[in-house]
Amino acid sequence: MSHHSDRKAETHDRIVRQAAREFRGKGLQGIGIADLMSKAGLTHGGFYAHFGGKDALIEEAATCAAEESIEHLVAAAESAGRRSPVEAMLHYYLHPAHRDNPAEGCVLASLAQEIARQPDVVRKAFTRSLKAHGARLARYMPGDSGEEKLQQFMFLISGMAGALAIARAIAEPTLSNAWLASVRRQYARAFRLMAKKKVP
Amino acid sequence: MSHHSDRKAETHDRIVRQAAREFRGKGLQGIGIADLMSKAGLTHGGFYAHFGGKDALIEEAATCAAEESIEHLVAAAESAGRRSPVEAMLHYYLHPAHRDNPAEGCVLASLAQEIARQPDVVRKAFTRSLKAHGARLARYMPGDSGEEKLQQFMFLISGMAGALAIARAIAEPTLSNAWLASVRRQYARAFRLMAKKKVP
DNA sequence: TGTACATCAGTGAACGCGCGTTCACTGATGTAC
DNA sequence: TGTACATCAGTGAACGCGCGTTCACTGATGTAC
Repeated sequence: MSHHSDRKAETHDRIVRQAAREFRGKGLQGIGIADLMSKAGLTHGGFYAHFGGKDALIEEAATCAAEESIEHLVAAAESAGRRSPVEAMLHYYLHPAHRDNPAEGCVLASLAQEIARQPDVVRKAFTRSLKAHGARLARYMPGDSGEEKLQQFMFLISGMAGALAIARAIAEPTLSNAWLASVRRQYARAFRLMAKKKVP
Repeated sequence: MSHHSDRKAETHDRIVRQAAREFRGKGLQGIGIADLMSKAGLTHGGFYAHFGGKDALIEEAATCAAEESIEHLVAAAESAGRRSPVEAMLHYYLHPAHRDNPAEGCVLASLAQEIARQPDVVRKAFTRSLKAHGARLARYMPGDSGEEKLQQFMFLISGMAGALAIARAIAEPTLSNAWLASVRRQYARAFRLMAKKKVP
């Protein structure tokens, strides 16, 4: 019994992690159950022993993808060195390498718009992740209160996710790079100014 | 001949405008040719007399949607009154009414992530629109040079589009509203500070 | 002005493919005696 | 320790539906004489 369910739990996890990658890379509708299972080294038939349906997988995969996304940002903030955590996050996030590797990148930049059209279970799971991880990342933000830090986080992540999504849609590499660099520069400037000035 | 092609051009336009709405509301893969044509008062068979395929329609619809999106922002900036144009745009864009009506809202907030995964023709068309409309909107931005204004525009539109997409994905109305309000507030603050301070 | 004909925008049945889902099964793993 | 049996994760054929696409057609609009 115990070995049976251990194996199953491992497989379940492997499918979810693979899905978290593929969905970010190709979109929720861009990859099917059969392809996904085969990427996880399985056949499609076994899928329904693990999940109620594609929606249930999306729900778990979105949560998993959110966790991975946040880890990268935390890692960037923690290894900021001389830079401020915010500048380190900007450097990691608004980088061509992140733009060119959506499968391992931030879920907000690749799936937020599709998640907005998903059933409530999915949006609820997304909301839970966002709250949990938002609180965790807000710690690295400037600001006098927790509320202030949280607002700064929303401000920063919105712009970074938007800029990355737009940079991915732009067909000209030069403009795409310039977009990332410009937004990064303006955010750095804005945060520098806001740090000096008290909140009105 | 002339009447024939006038009628056809009108129909063509009606399909494109309807598609621009439906795609923004339901996603590029969220609505099919048959439903789209029926929403335009036609049957699906006639579709291929107007477009080479769904991709070709997406290309035209994306361009059309971008134009509509920009018109709203220009209108907001033009009727700013006592407020600055930037504050007027923030007010229009990061508003629950905009969040709740994606079909008539900004294409960046509803489709950028899907467009990023489309064939090159679509991404090229998107890029052209973005450049044209970006230059037009940059005029309302603060800054000493055209380049500076353009950078401010990228900064602003990225964050507004990202925030709106995230607010749409959030399942809790209270948090969703708070997200919009916070980002709007931080942007207003950032632009106020940047206007006072010279560029380093 | 009126009639016969040509054009062509739009129709609707049909096709084929992909994808989510179901289900009877298999064979490896673990248990009972 | 060894043999017979039970469990169950994973298999793969099959189903049905939706959707993009094709095509022979129709009937309204415009042209020729």
